[in-house]
Amino acid sequence: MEYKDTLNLPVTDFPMRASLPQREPEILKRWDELELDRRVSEPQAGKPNFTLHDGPPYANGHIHIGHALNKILKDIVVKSRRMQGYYAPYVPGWDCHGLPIELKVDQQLGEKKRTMSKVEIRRECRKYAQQWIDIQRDEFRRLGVLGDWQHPYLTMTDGYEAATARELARFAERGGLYKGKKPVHWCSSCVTALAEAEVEYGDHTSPSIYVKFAYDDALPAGLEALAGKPLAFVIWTTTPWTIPANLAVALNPELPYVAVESDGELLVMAEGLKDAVFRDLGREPGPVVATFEATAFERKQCRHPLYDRPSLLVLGDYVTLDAGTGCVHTAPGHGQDDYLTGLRYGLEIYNPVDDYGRYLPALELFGGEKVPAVNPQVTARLAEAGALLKEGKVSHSYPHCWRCKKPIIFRATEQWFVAMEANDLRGQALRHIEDARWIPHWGRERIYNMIANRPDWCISRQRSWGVPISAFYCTQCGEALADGKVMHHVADLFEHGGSDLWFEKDASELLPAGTTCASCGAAEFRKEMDILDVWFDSGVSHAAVVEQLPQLSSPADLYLEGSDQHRGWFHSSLLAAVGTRGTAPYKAVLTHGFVLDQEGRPMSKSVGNVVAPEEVIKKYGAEILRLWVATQDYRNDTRVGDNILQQVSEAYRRIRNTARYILGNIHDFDPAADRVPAAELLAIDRWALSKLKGLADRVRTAYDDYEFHVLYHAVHNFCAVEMSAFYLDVLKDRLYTAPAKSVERRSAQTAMYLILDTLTRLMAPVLSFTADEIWGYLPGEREASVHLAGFPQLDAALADADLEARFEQLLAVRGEVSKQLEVARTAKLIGSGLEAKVRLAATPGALRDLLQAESRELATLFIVSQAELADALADGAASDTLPGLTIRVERAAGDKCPRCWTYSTGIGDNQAHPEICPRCATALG
RNA sequence: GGGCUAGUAGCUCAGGUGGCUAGAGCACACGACUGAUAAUCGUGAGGUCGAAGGUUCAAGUCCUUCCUGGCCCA
Repeated sequence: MEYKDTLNLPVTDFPMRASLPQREPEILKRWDELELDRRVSEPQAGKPNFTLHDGPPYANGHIHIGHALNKILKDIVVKSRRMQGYYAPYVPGWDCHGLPIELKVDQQLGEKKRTMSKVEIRRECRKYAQQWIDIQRDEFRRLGVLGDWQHPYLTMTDGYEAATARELARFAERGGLYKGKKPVHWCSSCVTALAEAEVEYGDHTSPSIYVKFAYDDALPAGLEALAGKPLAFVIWTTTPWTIPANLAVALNPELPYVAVESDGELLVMAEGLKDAVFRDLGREPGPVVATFEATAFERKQCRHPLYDRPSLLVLGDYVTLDAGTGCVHTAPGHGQDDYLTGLRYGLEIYNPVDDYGRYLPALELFGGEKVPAVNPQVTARLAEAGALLKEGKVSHSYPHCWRCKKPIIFRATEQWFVAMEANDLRGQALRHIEDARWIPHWGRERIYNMIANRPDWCISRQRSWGVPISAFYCTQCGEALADGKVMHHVADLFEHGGSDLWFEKDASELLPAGTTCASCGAAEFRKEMDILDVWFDSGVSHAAVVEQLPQLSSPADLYLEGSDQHRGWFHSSLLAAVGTRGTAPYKAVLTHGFVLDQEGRPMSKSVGNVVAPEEVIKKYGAEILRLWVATQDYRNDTRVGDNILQQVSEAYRRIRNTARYILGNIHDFDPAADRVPAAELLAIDRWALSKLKGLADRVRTAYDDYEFHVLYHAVHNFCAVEMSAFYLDVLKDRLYTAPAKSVERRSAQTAMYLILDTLTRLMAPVLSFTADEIWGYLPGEREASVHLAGFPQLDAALADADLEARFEQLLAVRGEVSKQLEVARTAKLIGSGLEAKVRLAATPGALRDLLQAESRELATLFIVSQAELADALADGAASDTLPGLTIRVERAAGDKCPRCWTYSTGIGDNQAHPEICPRCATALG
């Protein structure tokens, strides 16, 4: 036992158990004391700028695991760029306006809301958003994300709202803004538009009618067989009250249609629905006179059954064989598909229904009647006109108002739009998509198809919590005033007082003095009460934030969000920037997939498979969440669950223990004084540093390419395979038994010191807590935090391909020796490897030459007591992976040295130390 | 239904332009050590590369179809 005291065993206070849930808050506190957030945000002269612009999360509710993934990825990117020598400030943001917050506040206020003004309601919304911002900020910081948390950008601050209004003004002055119509869900009882979230679907009984639309045009070529008898297209609908707004009949371009003789007339319908329709009509179908493609009739006309106007035959993919006749009654003012079809065919977005659900007085036949109560009258008129084929009832799912529970209607109302064709917004946006870098590359395809096909951007919302659309209406003639200059004037006012001013002040106070109506010259106006789509708010962040803050560079180097943002923020940001600046707001766009549970299902409260970041932090620590992010190839969907987190924890422990072991062995090492020059290092130490150099290069490339999972595997493998299983294991003997200050030990320490210093820096962007913890234990002069340090600068000369090649061979031999040792162990010949002597023989060749050259090192490499080369071994085991190599394991010769535990025949040779081996005797001097 | 996308051992990932018995780590089993010890080391067993066709002397890798997922639309 006394010899143990003569060894240099590891000594460290660095704890083996991380206790992350307890330790992390302490580290965060230390970061606060160091003012890390401020120090990484401060401009640094001479460094190139790297701007990752934060997509603002919605200020509503606790963060979920998807937020954590996103913010951690951003943090890894920013930290790694910083360590690479960039000035990479991170300014987090929040999206504050919008319906979900307004609805929540609505619920909280309850009846009280009726007595409150818009301004008061908005104040409540603001409070609500602010409260969640504060909560989410704490939650994000708990993840170890560094940034300018004291000065985030919020879409509801005065300056931001002013910027939003200004961007809208820019659209207006360029002619990109126009007023049009679009159908929305409408509750005639509450007299309000409803968002999709406010619509409830429930069973409802509706009329079901089949109506003939008489064909009233020249027959297409080749279909002369249809001449002679009355020809009609048959539609089916459950909303007779929309018939007065009918402008078209839609057919599917892919389906075959038939004209069937029945009661002396020819009825057109989809071939696939013929039997079902006739069954429903209670008629026997006559002969099919013709079968044809719908395309033959595109843009031909039918006659409206009630009014003296045409109904156009059009094509639409959405026409299906699920129900009806395959000929779809189309009223562009009363349906989403109908609306899009109307736009495509240049039809009017016609809506004859007022806010209270009554037909406009001027509507022929039914003026002033209420919908849908008017249904029987419409049906009767259709019957009178001879157009009604059948009337029945049907029970189906129908939208209802969430508040008053009454059935709602779909109705076109006046809305503001950003035109996709004005100034060739669409074409320009598409060109800028080509120019940006998309990671992964298919992101380009995805957003390109969306922009190429999207309709004009409807930016109107009939709500309170948002930035107003700063347009006016002449009280005399009703003419809209959406003039760039006027709107800029309003934006300027918003700079001080925000957009609340819009709701507090009269139109006259908001308009520049002397504003008159361009149409009638009157000088009195009223305000537009629609607010902006929140996607417009966040879409202008490049203008409100990136261009404004001096520490950011525009366009941003990177946007990084989930793949759903191709339709969301990437999309709106692009349109907002291209539409006003003619340029994209980003140089590159990185997307990640969604977080699924362990089985690959989306997380949902109802399924009960939600993994909350808070829970993970409590159980494993935020560090494990960070490492989890780095284990996943985030370009695909990622999975999380206890099994996976358990595995990540194991990997973490391996990395942590490797660091701890090195710390324990360099406790008496002062890099300034004890460092051994590279040329004088032992071969295996040079090998370790050569491997380290390769690792550092690979890891830095992985950071550059945003391939964090590659880096994780590289680091973990390095720790487990190169270090723990080989290098550090082999090193033990030298570290423990050689004199503390010997060159042999200092050589190993030099390598280990450089290895841990390098590993710590390399892992800092991912394992931000642990890297900083290790940093505090590392000897030598260094920055107060690893997050103020840079990536390792390793001498290129450390790379030694020849040396690595030699060791690769030696390692292969070592693997074969291990197998034979295991055989001997099973046979109870040995227990510890040090009880063995290994005899090797190799046929003449490169391998034999290598073994001969390294013969003195073999026992050390194999961690056995003796290794001997022989010309041939009659009784050895032949290797099947290394041809010509034979191995024989025997008991080691001599006795076990009580100091180094190696077997030796020389024990007793030294008079001064008769119990120990010669090597140990020399070490003790 | 459309756009984009994924499917290699229980888990996380490697497998440029097709070419030796498909790799790594973890987990697992067995064993060793007790001077990294709620650690460490060794050995081993795990895969019809989502399925089926096809091209080719040769396919995880190319083509077609299908199945099962994900995101966004409809």
